[in-house]
Amino acid sequence: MRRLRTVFMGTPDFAVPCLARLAKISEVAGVVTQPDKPRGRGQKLSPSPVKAFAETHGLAVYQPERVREDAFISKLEQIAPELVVVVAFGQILPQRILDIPPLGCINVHASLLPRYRGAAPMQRCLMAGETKTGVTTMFMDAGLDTGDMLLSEEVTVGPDMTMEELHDTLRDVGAALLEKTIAALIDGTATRTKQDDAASCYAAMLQKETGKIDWEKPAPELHNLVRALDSWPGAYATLDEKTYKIWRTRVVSEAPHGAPGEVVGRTEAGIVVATGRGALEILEIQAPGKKRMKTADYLRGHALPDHSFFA
RNA sequence: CGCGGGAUGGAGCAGUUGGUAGCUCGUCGGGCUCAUAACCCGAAGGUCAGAGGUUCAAGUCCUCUUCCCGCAA
Repeated sequence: MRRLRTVFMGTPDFAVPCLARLAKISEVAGVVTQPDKPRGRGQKLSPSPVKAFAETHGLAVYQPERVREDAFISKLEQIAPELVVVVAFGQILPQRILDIPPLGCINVHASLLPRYRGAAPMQRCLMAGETKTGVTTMFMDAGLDTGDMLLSEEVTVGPDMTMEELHDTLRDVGAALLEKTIAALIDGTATRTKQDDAASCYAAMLQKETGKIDWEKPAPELHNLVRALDSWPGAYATLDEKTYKIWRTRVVSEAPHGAPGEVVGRTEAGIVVATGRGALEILEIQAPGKKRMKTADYLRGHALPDHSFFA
C-alpha cells in the first residue's frame, strides 16, 4: 500500500509520541519545529524535543523563525505533503499554508473542543477543577483551534491529578487518536463536526505570575492551581521575604480559623495554612536554592514560628 | 563564559575570628504506656561532593572540576 506523504509540525515533549506514530504509518517528508533557543541555566542553545526525536530518526528538520515567511512557504510547497499534522507547534499557520496539503492540516488538541481552545488547555482545565477532559483531533482553519472536529476521546480527571499526570495521559491518548483519525481520513469514514462557538472557552497562555498564590481565595481553588502548575511554572508564595514554591497540597476541611495566609497548624505531613475559605495543607515545598521536598523533611531542618504568615 | 544560591551520617539542617564534627528526625537494641506527631535509656552510622594549594592545624581560607537548585527563557 502506498504510504501517505506527510509533514509534521510540533515542538514540546507532548508532540513526540504523535510524531513517532506518524512516522510509523506515513512517510514523514519533513518535521517543522521551533528554532533552537537558549534554554536552561547556561543560556545554552538547545533543540526542541521534537527536533531531537526527528534527528535520531533521520527525518528532515525545518526550523523557520516564522512559518509565514515566503521562503518557508515555498519550501513546503516543494515538499508537497498530502497531509500536515500539527501538535503543539507554537506558531499560527496562515491560510496559505493551510491550503497546501490536499487532505488538509489536522491538529491534535489536548481538550474536548470547543472547550479550552488555546495554548494551555490542560493547565486551565485543572485550574478550573474539571472532572473530565480529553483530546480532540480537528481540521485546522485560520482561527485558533476553531476548525471542524474529527474525533475525540474523553479522559477522567481525578481531584488530585497533577499537570504532569494529565500531560502524560493525554500525550499517549493523543498519539493513539491521531492514528485513528488518519486511518479514518484514508478510508473515507472521517466525519467533520462544526464546533459550537457558544460553548467554547479560551485557555490563555500561562504567565509566571499565574502561579502566585492569593491566600484570600478558597482552599479548593488554590489546590487546583497548585496541581495545574506542577512542572511549570509552579505555584508560589512568600514567607519571610523569600519565595517558596508549593508543589503539593491537600484541602483540609476541619482546621483552626486564621487570617488568610496564616500558619494555623502542623501535621505529620505538612503545615496547614488558612485561606479565604477553608485551609490548605502544604505537603511538598521548595525553598529558594533548594530542590522540592516533602514538607515534613523541610521542617526537620527549619524552624517555622507559630503564626507565621504566607503572603 | 547571562545573574545568583547550594553540596556536611539514611532525610532535613547548624557549624561563630581556621583548633577533638553537632541538632532534629529516621534506623537498631532495651524499657515504659489505656492512650497521644508518645516517652525514657543505650547504640550504630560522616575520608564534611572531588582534586590541588596555604598552614603546626582546613568543614571553615585560595584555585580548579563535577553535580543540584532559583532567576531568566
